[in-house]
Amino acid sequence: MARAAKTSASDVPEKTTRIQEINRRLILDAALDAFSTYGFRGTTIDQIAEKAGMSKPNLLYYFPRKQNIYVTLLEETLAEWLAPLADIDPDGDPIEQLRKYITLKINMSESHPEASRLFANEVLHGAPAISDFLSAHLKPLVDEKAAVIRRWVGEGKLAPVDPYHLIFMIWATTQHYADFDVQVRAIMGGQVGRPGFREQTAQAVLSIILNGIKPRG
Amino acid sequence: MARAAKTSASDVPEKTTRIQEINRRLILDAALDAFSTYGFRGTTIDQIAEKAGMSKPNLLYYFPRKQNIYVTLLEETLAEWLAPLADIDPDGDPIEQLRKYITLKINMSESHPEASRLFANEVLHGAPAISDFLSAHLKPLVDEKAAVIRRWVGEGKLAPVDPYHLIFMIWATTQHYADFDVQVRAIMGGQVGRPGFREQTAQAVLSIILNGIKPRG
DNA sequence: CAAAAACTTGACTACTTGGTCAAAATGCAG
DNA sequence: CTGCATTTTGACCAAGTAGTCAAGTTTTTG
Repeated sequence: MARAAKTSASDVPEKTTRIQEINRRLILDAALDAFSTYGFRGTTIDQIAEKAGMSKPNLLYYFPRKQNIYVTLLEETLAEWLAPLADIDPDGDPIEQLRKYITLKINMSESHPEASRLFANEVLHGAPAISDFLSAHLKPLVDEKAAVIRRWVGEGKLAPVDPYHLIFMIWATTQHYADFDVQVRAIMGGQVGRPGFREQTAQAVLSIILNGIKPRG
Repeated sequence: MARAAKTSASDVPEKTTRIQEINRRLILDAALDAFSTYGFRGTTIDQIAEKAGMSKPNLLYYFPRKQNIYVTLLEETLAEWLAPLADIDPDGDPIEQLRKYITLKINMSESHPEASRLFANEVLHGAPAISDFLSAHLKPLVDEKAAVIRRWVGEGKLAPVDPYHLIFMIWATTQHYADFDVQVRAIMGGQVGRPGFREQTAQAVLSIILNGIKPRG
């Protein structure tokens, strides 16, 4: 039953039964689909319940409030979403580390576009549900990695570049392919689905950004 | 100004009175604010009416459907939004043209963030109201400019780069500052509002992208 | 200035939707 | 198998919201 943190909803009660585990998963999967497509307001509980294959009251038995599902999803998603940034190795080769990071992000954008859209939608609307998280977790992590990049610049391993704007650029560019998928498809047509498209994208993005930050003679 | 496409709702009847002009403007301004913040579903007609300083039935006298306001707004916004792309001069200096384009987009992102968010939200949710427009107007324009960029590459004036991905990167990066404003603020704090922030942003973005696509010896 | 046209609104309807509740069905420990 | 705990749901309610309507007010026009 809902452990009712005041803002959060990620409640892992003392005991979690087998049925609970299964149904929570069903609900969250269905909800991710719906929320990422229609947004919070645009999604109805009935919709989620139907997709999850259960009645609305039953769904509400697991998540007493619509908001609970939403917040749980966001929290569950965010950790995974940020992991690649945390994995940047301060002692690695700068260009190699950033290449790895960008590649990972592009792959995630293709394999979990719903997660990207869920997050984009939330931030676009002012991040009402996760602004605390942004200050508490995202900022420190970004500050830490920005410091690493700044050091790399200082050591002459990268061209002089503002680390924050570099990180924003990487986020913006990679997530664009998930968040603006419809637009990308409208413009590039059938190419998008084709095998190799992701590689082509990665190649283009890496080429511009990495060349843009390579130390210049 | 929207010239009454058939699917569209922007109906400019033969005669437009002074009062009509004023009130339509009031409504559209109020609606842009609301829609860009809360999305289509999250915005109520009452909200818009209140912001516009009139009763709901009165608002509905000018726009019989909520959807009409929304579509009119999108159409009105899109032309303006795309203008800078159309202005890229095929005969100009490539780097100079792209510098101008990027700078313009960053300025727009700061001066009209609501427009950017309105559009982002629409596309994020699958562009139900404007997918026709994307195919009919956006694609041809992008194709045209992509051809120009491809020619520049062929002439050795730019490093080999996929023109479509370059355009996407410019869009993604510049609009990021409007669409993800909350996140940018959560990370960069007070700097964001400060005078000179836009210049700093422009400088960082231009530096990476332009260096990334300069022809390499 | 009088009539017509344009504009404005209070009150209302029909419908959607988040959430409740009490009772039934099912699962499970002893 | 029995009885308690967990799970499930049909029926319902209250709030919110898009859109209507008929009756009033203001503006325009001849």
